[in-house]
Amino acid sequence: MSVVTRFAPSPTGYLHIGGARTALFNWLYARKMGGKFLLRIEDTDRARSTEEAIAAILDGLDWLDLKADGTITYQFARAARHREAAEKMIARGTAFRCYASAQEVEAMRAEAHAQGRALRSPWRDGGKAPDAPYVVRLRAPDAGDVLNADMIQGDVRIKARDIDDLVLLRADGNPTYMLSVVIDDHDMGVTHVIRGDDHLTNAARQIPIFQAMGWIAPKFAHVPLIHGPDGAKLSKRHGALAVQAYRDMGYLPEALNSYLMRLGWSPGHDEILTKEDAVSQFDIGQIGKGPARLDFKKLDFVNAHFVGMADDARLLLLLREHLEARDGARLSEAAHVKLTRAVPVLKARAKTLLELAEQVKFVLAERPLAMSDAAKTFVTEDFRQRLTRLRNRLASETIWEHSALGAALKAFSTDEGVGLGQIGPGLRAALTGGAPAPDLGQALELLGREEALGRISDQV
RNA sequence: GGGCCCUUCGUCUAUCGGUUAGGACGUCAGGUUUUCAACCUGAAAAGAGGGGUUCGACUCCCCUAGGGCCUGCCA
Repeated sequence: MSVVTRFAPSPTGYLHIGGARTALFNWLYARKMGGKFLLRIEDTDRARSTEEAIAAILDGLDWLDLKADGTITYQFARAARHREAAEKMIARGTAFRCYASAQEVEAMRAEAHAQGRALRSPWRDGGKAPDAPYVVRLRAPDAGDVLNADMIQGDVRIKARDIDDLVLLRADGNPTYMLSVVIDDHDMGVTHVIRGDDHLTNAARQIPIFQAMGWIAPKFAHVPLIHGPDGAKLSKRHGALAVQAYRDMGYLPEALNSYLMRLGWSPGHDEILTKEDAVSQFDIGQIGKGPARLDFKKLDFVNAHFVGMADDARLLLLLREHLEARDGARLSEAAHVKLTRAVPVLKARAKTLLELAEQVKFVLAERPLAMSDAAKTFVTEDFRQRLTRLRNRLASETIWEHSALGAALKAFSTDEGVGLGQIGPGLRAALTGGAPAPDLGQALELLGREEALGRISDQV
């Protein structure tokens, strides 16, 4: 039997980071098993579902390169099928029409609550149908228990008496979530339901629906949720929720994927994995049972790794897009040329695209550069003297070609017996105007010989 | 109220009855780079608490505490 997984977000908000991880695990498992990964938009809540949310979810998945197989299923469009299934259950005697009024239901619920048991409708065994509105309810199993052999959480048994006669079809004839999910998962051929931990107890409600239809329930895997750095459930106050927010913070999609998959899952020893690495090593059973906290420091570390590995042309494009969006203006040809030269040199030292944009400032800055006040504090008389000597050495063809600063600095310090460490920060300030900058050697390289000497001369 | 789930360094985790409880991020200290980052080395840092079972428990069972989910004609 071929594996089919699915990601089924409801389009009431954006694709948030927890959803992204769930989608990732579904994707990984499908790829690992040589199966399919499907996407279903659960838009049955007409009031809260929006087109923008759907677009945002698709955009997020696209950015993370979690491509779904087949076509997207929109749940609302399948309502007729869901109604038909409910009728079938009534015919099978596994569901029934419940004519209890809202007040009656409320009273029954209160009583069940007080007795610590699940709600059971008095209509579950039939009765003379009044001419009144009704809902269709599942006739919950009478005895025994429902077992969910969860691939992550282990065996979860819930006694039948704790499962209520849940509503399948509302009074207006529309299907509920519980019904829709089951019918859709079955019809889509889903074999493995990998979803958030918040649905764990729902599995015990859905399994009886599969049984009521005479179907075999899929396997379930309930992934623990992601918590904020403070351990509390992720919410707006933690800031970054939508995956797009991570893109805006300068994280690379492959880095976010890598970080997210290692959050709550460990294949043993590898700390940084590409999606392809992960596919071969993935094992749902290895996913931890407890919720994991978001750790931006580690995300930064992982991202730095991927930025360093990233293709120059791609980084350049991303950087350019970022700068143009930030400044609201097209980058000049000259600036583009400078960036082309800077990216390969600077990418090794940037944790995020935002940092890269920061570090590239001095490369793009208008010339001549102004010295910041902080930088000026380095320009002492002693410093000037040293700079003068340094400039003279740098002017020497041989030393310059040999690389960088290293040789020149060495000669300088040997002669003078003075550590360059003392003028390092000042020199950097002189070269870059005090802007966040790369190291000395790289600054010289990026500036080019003429300008570098010029910059130094300015301070002497 | 009822049901269910979770709990190893600050954080992510390894361990599937016998280990000096390992790794990674972060932190701190050295080293290297005569700058910064990176990198290298080292250090501090953990089994929520209490009972069992066992020759032996982080690992199995029970209780407690803490956290969470469900209990909707939301998804």
